[in-house]
Amino acid sequence: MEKKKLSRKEREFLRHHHEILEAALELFSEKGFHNVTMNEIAKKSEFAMGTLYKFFSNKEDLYRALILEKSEEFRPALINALDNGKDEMESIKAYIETSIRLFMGNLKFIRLYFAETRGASFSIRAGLDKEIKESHEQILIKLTQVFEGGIRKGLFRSMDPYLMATGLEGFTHAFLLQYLDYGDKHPFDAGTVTKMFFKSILLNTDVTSDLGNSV
Amino acid sequence: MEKKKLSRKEREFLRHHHEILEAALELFSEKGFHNVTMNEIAKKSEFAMGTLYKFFSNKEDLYRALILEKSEEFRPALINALDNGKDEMESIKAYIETSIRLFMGNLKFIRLYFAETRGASFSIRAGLDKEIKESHEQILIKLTQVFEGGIRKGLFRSMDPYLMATGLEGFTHAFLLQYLDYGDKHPFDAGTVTKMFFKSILLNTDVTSDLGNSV
Amino acid sequence: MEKKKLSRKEREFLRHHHEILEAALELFSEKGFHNVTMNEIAKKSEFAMGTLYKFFSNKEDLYRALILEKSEEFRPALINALDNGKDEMESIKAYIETSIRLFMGNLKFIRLYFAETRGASFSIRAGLDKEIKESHEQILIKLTQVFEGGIRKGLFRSMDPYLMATGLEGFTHAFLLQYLDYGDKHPFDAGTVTKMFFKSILLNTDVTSDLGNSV
Amino acid sequence: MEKKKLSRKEREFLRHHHEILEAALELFSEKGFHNVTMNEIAKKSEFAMGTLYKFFSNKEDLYRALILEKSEEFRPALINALDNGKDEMESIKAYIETSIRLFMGNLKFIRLYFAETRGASFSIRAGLDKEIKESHEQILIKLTQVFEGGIRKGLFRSMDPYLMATGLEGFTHAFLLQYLDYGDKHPFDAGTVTKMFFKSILLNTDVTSDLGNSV
DNA sequence: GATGAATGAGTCTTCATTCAT
DNA sequence: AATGAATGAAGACTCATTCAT
Repeated sequence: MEKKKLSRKEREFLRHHHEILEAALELFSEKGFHNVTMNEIAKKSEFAMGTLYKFFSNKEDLYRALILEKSEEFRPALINALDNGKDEMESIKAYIETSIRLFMGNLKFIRLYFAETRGASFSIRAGLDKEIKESHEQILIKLTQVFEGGIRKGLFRSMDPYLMATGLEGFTHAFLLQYLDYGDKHPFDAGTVTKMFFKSILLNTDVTSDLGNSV
Repeated sequence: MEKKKLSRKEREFLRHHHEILEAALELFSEKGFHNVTMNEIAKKSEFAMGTLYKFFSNKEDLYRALILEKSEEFRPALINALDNGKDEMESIKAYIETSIRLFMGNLKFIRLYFAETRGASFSIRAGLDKEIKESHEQILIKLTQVFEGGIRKGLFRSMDPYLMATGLEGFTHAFLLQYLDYGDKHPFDAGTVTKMFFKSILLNTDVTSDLGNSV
Repeated sequence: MEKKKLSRKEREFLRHHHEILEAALELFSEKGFHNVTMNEIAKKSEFAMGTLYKFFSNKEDLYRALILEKSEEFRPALINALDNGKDEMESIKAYIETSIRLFMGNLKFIRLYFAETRGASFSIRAGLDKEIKESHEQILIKLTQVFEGGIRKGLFRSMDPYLMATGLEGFTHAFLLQYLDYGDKHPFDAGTVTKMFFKSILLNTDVTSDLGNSV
Repeated sequence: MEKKKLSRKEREFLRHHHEILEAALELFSEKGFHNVTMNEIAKKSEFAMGTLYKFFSNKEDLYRALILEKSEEFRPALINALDNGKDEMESIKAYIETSIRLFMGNLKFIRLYFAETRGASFSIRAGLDKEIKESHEQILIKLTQVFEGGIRKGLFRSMDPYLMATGLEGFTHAFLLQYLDYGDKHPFDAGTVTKMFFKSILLNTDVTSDLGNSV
């Protein structure tokens, strides 16, 4: 709001900034941080190499900006989903729906995001990813709180809510990753995830009890 | 079998081969493929750089060998677990147990393994990871078959068994990754994973039905 | 002379020209030619980079103009001092006084000037400094002529007058350079330089003769 | 002493180290720090660029090593000359002789040395030259002490001995620099410098007294 | 097989200079 | 004249790989 106040210069700046990130995303998502050169980004974004450095102080900074820009776009949407459900179950359903919708709309970004938020990010100099991980951690904490609430209300089985949050994330991301590899060969939607996560996979209660009541 | 036939030379070769991979694992798991130099590996393994090239034709090859060596160690154990359960439920329980046991005993390796088997591996030149992914894929297929069997027998709820396999993997790995970051802050064991995956997280059946019976 | 004929535009031009050189001097004297960017000069002079190129065709040219502008300011004053003494001794005394006065009033410039006039100027592309050196050489020749005259008149001891001129310059500049580093810790004035240069440093004539009469 | 104990490897290392510095000296003395590329040094020294970095951690370091190596070679010789004169006059004569001999034998180096020890060294990042300046300062202090001794003994006219030292240096260096430009056009030797510095340039004592007795 | 000094192609990054506005 | 965003050539530095010993 007040977007109208941007001068032509400012609008151009933002457009160029965005174009560079867009080109970089394409390349990074395909080849990873270390297998992309600044030259390639320059070529793809149709700017001169020097221009990239007007926008980002170095390659690392460009990469970080790329990840953070999208992350910061995701976070409010996910937090919002968790905040506005009429109960914990609804919140989590909304969260899953939002997750899937966001990621499906940002397929190129998803591999990078998962790499950065889930362990396996050696992309860059140690410590760079902290910022990104922390951004993700905030979401995970919120999700944990919702599980906690659900447990207190007797809605969910009593287990470590952080594990539940972590598990749900791993679960959802696994589905999305297989989508990247196989497309619609194994179709799923938020409902699929929700059911598989929340409802018993087992049909026979006897076996269920066999898993132990000592929970 | 036939181990006795190895000559001293051959035994030395194998020992050196292993020592190099061990040093490399330490470094790669800590800093990632691109942030480790052959020189560092030489130093850590206490061999000369040239020697590394006697064992591995290049850095990529060394890395691949490292991942595959461990993967090949995991695969039979996991396949075996899936093969020998007295029913599908038991097979999967054994699989989870084995997974956790294997990874807990190879913590340094786990980040690399997940990075390579789960999408986010740009570690190296495109295509290198295929071999590794395929190795993992075999396990996933076996796991899918077990789920399939369970569904046929009416043991498990009817869903896409590949998704079930993928989901279980994502689930398990999520737990292991959080262990890497937080250690025993959120303790879990095979039982925790199994219960959380198989038993309903919901306590109230009414809500459960709300998730839809149209499964 | 004829300054009144300058139009407003011309006066502005000269003022801007001067402002740029002033900013450049500040920066060059502090960091040297290669460690100053055109951007910095633009910022400091509060002109746009493009504007600098309206005044000077390139960085080198700007630098040369800077050195020459001041040099050209120095030369007439020094030549004048040498021309107007009632005898050679007075001329040289006046020259030293003028040197010290000029440099003391242009401390920022002095390092650059010495660097350019005394050998050690690799500031820029080979050959650029010729112009500057030649300007300085004119002064040195004049000084040499004065020494020559003094020798002919039997005023000064008979030695190579060019060496005398060179030596006096080195002498004077050494004092000024130490002033740059230590300020008034070792105070001196034109009288100090003159006495140290012209009067015998030795008190004992016997030792003096020991230095050889075969001069 | 014990030079024989150097292994072939060590001898090769030292030879290569020296060859690189030799090539670098040639280039730096001709074009200055900023106008020489590592590539040029590599070419001239007949090593690959990477090899230079085995010996010196960066361009700056190579340059510093070059200056310091020679400086450290000069210092003991100069200090020694000052230490072993039978009186102050002899010490200084020896110092001048040694200076001239050293520099005449290291003509390529001399411009760099003067640039670094006398003010005008913007060669490199600020502060790098401190080390070099300090090395030179030690000599200057020693020289100052000799002048001081000479003054106390009534050998020299009473003036600030640091200025005398500084002046003598400026004087000597001026002669050497003109030699670089003009060669033997204005021949001089240690005797010339000594006489010009110590003996009165003036022949007429009346004029001498005119310079002021208030010294 | 073992060694590690030497190699040089490949990258990031800087900065003088241009030019459309 | 003034502007400053864009340009891209140039240069420092790294590191996988080789090869003479």
